[in-house]
Amino acid sequence: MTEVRVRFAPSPTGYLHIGGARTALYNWLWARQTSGKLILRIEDTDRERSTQASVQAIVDSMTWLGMDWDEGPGKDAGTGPYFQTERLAIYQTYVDKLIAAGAAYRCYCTKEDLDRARTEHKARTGSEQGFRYPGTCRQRTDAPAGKHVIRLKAPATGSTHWHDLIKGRIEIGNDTLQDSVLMRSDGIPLYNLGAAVDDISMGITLVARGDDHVINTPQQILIYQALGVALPQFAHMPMILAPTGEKLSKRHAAVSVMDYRDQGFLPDGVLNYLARLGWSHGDQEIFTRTELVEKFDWEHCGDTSARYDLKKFQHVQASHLRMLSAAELAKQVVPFLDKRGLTVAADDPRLLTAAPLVQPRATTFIDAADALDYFFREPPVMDEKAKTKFLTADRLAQLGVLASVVEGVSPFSREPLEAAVKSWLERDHLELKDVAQPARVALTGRSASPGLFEVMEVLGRATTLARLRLQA
RNA sequence: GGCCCCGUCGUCUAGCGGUUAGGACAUCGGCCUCUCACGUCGGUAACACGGGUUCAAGUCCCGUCGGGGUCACCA
Repeated sequence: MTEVRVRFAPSPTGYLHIGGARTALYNWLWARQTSGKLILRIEDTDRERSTQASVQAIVDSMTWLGMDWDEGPGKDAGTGPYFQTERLAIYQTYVDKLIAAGAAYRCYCTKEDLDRARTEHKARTGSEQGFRYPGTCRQRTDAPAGKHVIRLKAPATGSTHWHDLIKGRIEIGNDTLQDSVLMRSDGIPLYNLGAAVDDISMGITLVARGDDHVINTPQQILIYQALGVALPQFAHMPMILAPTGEKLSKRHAAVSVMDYRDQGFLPDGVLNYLARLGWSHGDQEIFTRTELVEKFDWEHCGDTSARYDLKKFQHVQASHLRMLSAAELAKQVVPFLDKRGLTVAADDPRLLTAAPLVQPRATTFIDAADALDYFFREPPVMDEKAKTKFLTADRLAQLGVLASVVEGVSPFSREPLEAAVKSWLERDHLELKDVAQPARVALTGRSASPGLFEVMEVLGRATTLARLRLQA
């Protein structure tokens, strides 16, 4: 069996968004499951729009998500370079082969020639749509010096088909093809040439990409055939749509991978959500990274486009947050605490004790940091509404009593604290719910928090007493 | 408009000729309870429509409608 070689080939024209991340993910999962190779290739032939910052954003996003590549920027394994603009000589040799094979030709038509033909087409049909290059240079056999592009000599009859791993058999009539430009006059390849040549020269065995590329596949197959090389497998995955059903774009909130990092999402949560958006494994919803690698398959990739749903995303994310150990959560939440001006060590015992408390109450690290805030801020930020509602004059005296009740409890931990408070309540014919809210507000500054005794335990005796007495 | 892809609860999906059409998110209600969560129990909710094929169709075929993609010296 030959080694699986898949690739992720983004164009560096912006940040990595979740659609691209999913394409990368499926390729990465397949490479890891099969012990194959993932090649990261930067398709930067659009010099107008490609930027170094975008390359960095892609690399950073992939790295943050933990999707490592075996060959690509920073990892040359002999099939590089991995930036298309550094592979120009390679494209030229392939173009020569294509011309020699009669599958491509030089076209000397100018921009003006084409504009004229396009205008005529529009006048005749009433639309710019459906315009096709008239084939002016198709038959010329000379090769004069001068500005020219390279065009594909597309067959006019027959059809091109392939078996798509996701969509099944796809057949497209060659009469719908046109002699599209393969290489610009400046020697820079266009998408179809660059992709096909690189996939060939990099030994790609499976091309998995978004299904907006279905229409490009026949032209690439034609190139493979003209060159006499074996076809790779193809898998075209449906696109991710906005909640409204339209194409997901930068206009939609939070589609950049880096945004999720900044919002305190877990890479594994992002991967899980993205994996399930278009792929399934029976009824299972939550997958660890390892499970994803083990269970992913092309067979269960759906062929319907999926809508992005933040609510579900958050649920998956929260599930992963809860899977973290206290030490892991502590370590990862520290930078987010720092952003709030709270300097806490990852191994601070209070943090370690508090972590499991906030875990079921948070979706992201930002949430967790917020839920942890009052444990480390002195005095805690007081919610005025909560204060007005619960710290009423008739309740304040109870706070003082509560303070004296817990003062001597030892050890100062949840069970003994609860026992002491419960026996006091029983003695004075009070109910916990009568004193809990005022105490909670005094201790945390908020009307919602983890259990009172857990909070006291984390705060410790001195802080607990101080905060209760400050209000009493 | 041509070509290509697609159509199961609001959303993500299971289903691969015979199911009370299952799960998850969301939503609604109950339980738990010191608040908020978590958890848990239960409810509402789907096979786009019309023809076929078949003893039997969400599953196969055709059409209609609907959605998306694509028609560049972008990728």
